[in-house]
Amino acid sequence: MNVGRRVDYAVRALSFLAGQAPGKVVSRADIEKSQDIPSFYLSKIMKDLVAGGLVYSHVGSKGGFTLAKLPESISIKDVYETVERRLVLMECLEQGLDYCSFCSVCAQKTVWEEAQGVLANFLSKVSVKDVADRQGLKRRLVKSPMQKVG
Amino acid sequence: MNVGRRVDYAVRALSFLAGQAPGKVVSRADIEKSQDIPSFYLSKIMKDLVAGGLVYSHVGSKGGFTLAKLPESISIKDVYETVERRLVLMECLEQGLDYCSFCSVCAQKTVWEEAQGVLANFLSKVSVKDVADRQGLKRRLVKSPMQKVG
DNA sequence: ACAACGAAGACCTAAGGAGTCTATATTTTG
DNA sequence: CAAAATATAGACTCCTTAGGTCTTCGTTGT
Repeated sequence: MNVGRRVDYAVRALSFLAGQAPGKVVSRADIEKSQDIPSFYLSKIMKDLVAGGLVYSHVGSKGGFTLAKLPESISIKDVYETVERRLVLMECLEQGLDYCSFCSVCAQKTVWEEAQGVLANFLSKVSVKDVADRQGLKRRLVKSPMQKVG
Repeated sequence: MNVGRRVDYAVRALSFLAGQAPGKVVSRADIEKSQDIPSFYLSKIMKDLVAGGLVYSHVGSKGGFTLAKLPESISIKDVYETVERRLVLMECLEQGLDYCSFCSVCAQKTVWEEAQGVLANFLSKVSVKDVADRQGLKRRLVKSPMQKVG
C-alpha cells in the first residue's frame, strides 16, 4: 500500500504547470528537467493526464502542455485516479459479490470501505493549487535561505 | 495502493481467534478451513503474528494459537504493520532527506504525510474485536436469515 | 523542407505478492 | 518409547506490476 511514482510525477508536473504564466505552453522537456523526471516516463504520464482531461496538449514545434482546468479545481484524488486507477484499498471493494465467497458475510468490508472513504475525502480536498502555492513558497525560501533549522 | 491478502487473512484469523472461548487453542488447520485461507500461506502469516506478539503459539500435538492480547486492544493498524510493514503512503516519508534530492523543497510531502496520518488514525481506532463482533452478528444473520434487502 | 515537438506503443528488467512444498523440532498421547 | 499431530523455518515457483527505455510516426511552426 503505497502511492507510486506515477502519481508523484504527475502531481509535480501539474503543479509546475500551475506555476506558469497563464497560457504559457510548456514542453515535456522543460517539465522533466525542472522536476527531475525520467524523460520517456513522463511522456506516458502526460498522455494519461491529457486523456483524463486535466491538461491540454499542443502538438508540433513549440508544442507542449497547459492545464485544462483551474489548478484549484484539480484535486490530488483526481490526479491519482487519472494516472493510476480508482482509489481502492481492497480488491473486493470494487468487485462484485462473487469475487469472494465470503463477501456477503465479510466483517472487514465496511472497515476498508470507511478507511477508503476517509482517505479519498482527504485527498479530494487538496488541490494542485495548494501544492503549487507551497512550491512557490519553498522556492522563495530556497532562493533567499535563512539560517538552517535543526 | 491497496491492502494485500496478508492483511486480509491476518484480520480474519485474528477475529476468528477472538470469537473462541477463552483459552481455546485453535490449530492452523481449523483457521484455514473456517476462513478459506491457503494452507501454507497462513502458516507464514501466523509466524509474523507470533513474532509481533499478537498471538501465542503452542507447538506440538494439540497445539495451535491463542490471542496474546485482548481483541479490543489489537487495532487493524497493528495488524497491518505486523504482517506487512509500516503504514507508509510514499517511500520518501520513511527515508532520510537524501532519498530524493528534492525532499527539502518538496511541496507534496506534507500532503501525503497528512493523508497517511488520517488513514493511520482511522485504522488505529478499529479493533479486531470490532470485526469479530460484526462477524458474530453476521453469522447469526446468516443462520436465521430474514427477508433479503435490496 | 526541416526541425521541434507530442502520440503511441513495443520492449525490458527487477521486485514483490501469492502460493506451494519440504524439511525439522516439539509436544501429546496411546 | 513410538507415533501422530502440530508449529517453525526457509527454499522455491509463478505471475504481475512498477518503473524505465527506446523507436517510429504524425503534426506544427519557421
